[in-house]
Amino acid sequence: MELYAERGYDGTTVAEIADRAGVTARTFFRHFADKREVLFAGSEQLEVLMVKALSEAPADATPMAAVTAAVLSSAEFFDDIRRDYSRRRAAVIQATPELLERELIKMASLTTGLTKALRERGVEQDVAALAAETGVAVFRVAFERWLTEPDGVAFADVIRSTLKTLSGLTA
Amino acid sequence: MELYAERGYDGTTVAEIADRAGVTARTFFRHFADKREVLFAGSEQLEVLMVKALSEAPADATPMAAVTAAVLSSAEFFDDIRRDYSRRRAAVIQATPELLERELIKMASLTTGLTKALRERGVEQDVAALAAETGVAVFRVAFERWLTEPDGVAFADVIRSTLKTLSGLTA
DNA sequence: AGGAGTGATGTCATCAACTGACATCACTAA
DNA sequence: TTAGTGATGTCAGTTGATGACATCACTCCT
Repeated sequence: MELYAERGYDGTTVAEIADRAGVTARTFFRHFADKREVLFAGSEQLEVLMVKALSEAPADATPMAAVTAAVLSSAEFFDDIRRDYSRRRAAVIQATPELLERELIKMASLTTGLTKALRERGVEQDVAALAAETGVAVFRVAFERWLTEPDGVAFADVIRSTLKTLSGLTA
Repeated sequence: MELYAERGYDGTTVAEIADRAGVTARTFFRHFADKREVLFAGSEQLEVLMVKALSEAPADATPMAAVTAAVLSSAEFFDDIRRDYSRRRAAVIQATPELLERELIKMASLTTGLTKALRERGVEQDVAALAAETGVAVFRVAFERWLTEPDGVAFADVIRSTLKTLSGLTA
């Protein structure tokens, strides 16, 4: 990420990244599927965490309530230290279409994961898909806003505020 | 798309595509930014159409009503003939992560476009972003369902049905 | 008619992302 | 000690992508 921030994604070669890490380019590709993936290590963990939270929501919770639990659980992942890193990472990603694409597919994977977990709770396909999409939308909007907030503001609070905005929308 | 369907995206070289089209690879890259883009020509037109519909919605329409108008306007784009093509295209895209990424960024671009158009109507940022995300989610879910419907079912009807599902969700 | 643009294409050279095959080396378990 | 295992290096090759330059058709102006 240092290199991407310094010289830009396009201006950085895999050989340079590998050098900085003290390995060869071939080894880089053994750890990361491609040049983009290096910025997304750990994103599976977030998905696992959120899917787990959704599955463990009370059986009688509505689809949106279960999704809400999942989104709120993501707050465990992001504290003030993470946020600094997240901010720099977000800047790099926003500046590079190819990285933005990768970020989007991670979010899509999250959506799929949440949808499946909802279906396993007996929720009908279209409802599950929409609830999941809505949940991920809330996550994204909240996350983006959280990055602009001053230190000390908890991610969970931003999520709750965003959820309130959402319910105002469709009311 | 023929080649992607026959041999898969990875199994197809740009040289082969160019050959089939009777040009050189260099010329291919003058028409399309990269190997993926060839499947997404025309997606800007859809965005232009939907953004226009949103901007032209009555000034006193709520954000969601304006977004609804935009989503419904997309139905002009897709008739029964288009659907056949869309189905084959969707199959290729679903089978190829790299193409899926590109599809997602097109949807993101659409979201951004709708968000901006909402902001120009005086809608506040977070509300605009959520309404746009929701609208695109509806579009996606409806589109996917439409592809599975028998001939003769109008896309607009599927959209309306999906919108109904959505309003039931947050109720 | 006869240039002078202009735009689309071809040709060539080059870079950089990836991948497969094989060798090496450290470390572990029998 | 030895066989096995996993991580890494080396090397060669394919393919996506881009810049520089030449060519050719077509339009516009005189």
